[in-house]
Amino acid sequence: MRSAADARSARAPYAVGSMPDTRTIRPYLESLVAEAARAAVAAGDLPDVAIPGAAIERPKDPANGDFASTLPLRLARAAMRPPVEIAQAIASHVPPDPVIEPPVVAPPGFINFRLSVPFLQQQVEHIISAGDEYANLNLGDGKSAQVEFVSANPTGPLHVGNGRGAAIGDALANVLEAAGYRVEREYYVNDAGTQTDYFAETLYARYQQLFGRDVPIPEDGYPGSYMIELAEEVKGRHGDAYLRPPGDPLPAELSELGINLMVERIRRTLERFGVRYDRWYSEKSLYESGGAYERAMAILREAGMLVERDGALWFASSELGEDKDNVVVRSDGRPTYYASDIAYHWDKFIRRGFNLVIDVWGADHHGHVSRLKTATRAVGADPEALHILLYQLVTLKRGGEVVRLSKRSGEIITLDELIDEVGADAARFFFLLRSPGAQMDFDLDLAVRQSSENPVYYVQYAHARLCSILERAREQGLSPDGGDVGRLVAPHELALVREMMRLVDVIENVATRFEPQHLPHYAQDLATAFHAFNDAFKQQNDPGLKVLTEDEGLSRARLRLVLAARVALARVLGLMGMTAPERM
RNA sequence: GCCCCCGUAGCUCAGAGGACAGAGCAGACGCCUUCUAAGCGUUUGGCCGCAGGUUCGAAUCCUGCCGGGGGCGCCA
Repeated sequence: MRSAADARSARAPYAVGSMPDTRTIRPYLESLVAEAARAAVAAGDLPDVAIPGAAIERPKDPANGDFASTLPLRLARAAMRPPVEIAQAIASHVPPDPVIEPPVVAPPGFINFRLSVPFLQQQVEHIISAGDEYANLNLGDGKSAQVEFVSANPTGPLHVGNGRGAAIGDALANVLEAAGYRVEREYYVNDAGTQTDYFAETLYARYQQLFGRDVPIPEDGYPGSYMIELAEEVKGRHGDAYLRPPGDPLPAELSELGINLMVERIRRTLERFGVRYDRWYSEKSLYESGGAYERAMAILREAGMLVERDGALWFASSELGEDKDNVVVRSDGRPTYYASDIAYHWDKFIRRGFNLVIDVWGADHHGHVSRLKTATRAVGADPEALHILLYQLVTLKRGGEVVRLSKRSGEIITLDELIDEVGADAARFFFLLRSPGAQMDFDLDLAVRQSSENPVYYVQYAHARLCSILERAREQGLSPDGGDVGRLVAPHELALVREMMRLVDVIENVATRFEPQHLPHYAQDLATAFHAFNDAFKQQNDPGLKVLTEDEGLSRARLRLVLAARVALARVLGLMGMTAPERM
């Protein structure tokens, strides 16, 4: 049935059926402006020029409204008219709309929009009804995404730097899920290769030492004391079952057992950190008969990209623009980790068909980025779908001094020790706070300080206070149910609504630019908006001006706002992988 | 030599080609008989490393330099 609604949809698709909401307000305004521009052209108020995207931005200064279009500035040259005139022409063709107040033209050529109070009030209901799914978007459109992160060699415990990768990777996975992707979290277990051999040899040496043999640990081995613990664990469980005559090579099963024990420790650490993987992918499994390694190498061989030189097999990557070729099979016949990675990414893209793959790596691996992208292309995948997110080093500080080694063990500080000392929530927050590309100092003293200096508590405290208001209302027999959001008109109330709406922008930004640092910054802004709202009543020194007032209707309305704020704050805490405490 | 990241307030750092460059902390001054003061308000503080370029418009993009960090293996 063709109707007026269809005619309207041609003008503003988001107006069909219902009002726009927090998620759709931006595209709604875009179409509003674009249509007004076309109307201005039709009316002869503007020269007939191509109308690019309406470019809806958020002004930095709230005095300029909630949204602004810079379209007039962009049209100025083609239209050969001053931007302000263009802005006026377009603004005059924006029809009255319940969602916004009449647009305001500001020099040098902005069209500023302020959301109407009824629209803002309605977002409180929108957020409450969306609940845990508030600010979910459909950017991913059901496409699959894989986030592979940490993937530290299982030859030792996770250290603090791995924690940064864990916080970044997990938050990114959470946000991609919120943005409408089907997300898999994966840990790539390097259970094959040279380092694994050194690890096994060290374990065997430690194991033999427990039986009184005077065996040195290998030169390239792992001197850490955890290797002794691991050997003790093996001895405790299996006695001398892995002992061989002196001088004999170590039993192959010991290597596998040791790796498994180490992976199990890593898994427990990450679980403490709040990270759960969908899959632990074994590097060794790439080399099964007919597996990814054979398949990927066959593709390269058929393409003539494998050449033999100096007894080794090389991937002719220089023909694809790399500065040099790279070895994939050593002269002793063992594949390099580069070969593993080629096979692994063939598996990600071709066999498993992920639409988007994100590898989170420490910055010390950056030299490998270009090579891997080239190889990915060579095995038939789209390198544009591969995003390698590099994060820089973490320096621990205590009292302004750099902390290099653990007091407890005299070794590298582990992620477990960090969690023991500051807790998983604080660690995750601080890891996310800095952009991945920036080297960061992690201040151990600050992270545990329960004061205004510590942003972790600031944000969680806001959530606890929201809960405590709702709890107090419950005690008074007051429920948010039936509250009329139309009663919310005070500046601090509407400012809080505006801040809650911004979560949509944050999720879109993080999901498209892979910049998780926006989450903790936004969390702080939202907490500030709530604290300002909450304390505004105190400032006015009027006992009637509280969330819970003598006016029951107003109290209920404010309780709905509090409920919505709790939803939004819990959501952003959840995206960061943090808990949302109900009291502190 | 080549490659990557960083350089923004005293400190730690945000900043999506747009309006007067922001936050937290530190400094100064205020606010608790009140739903958590782990809070709020006011305020001081800037050659956005330097020099060019692109653009109507640059902290943001490009080029070159300077400074800090990291990488450049038949290790991962």
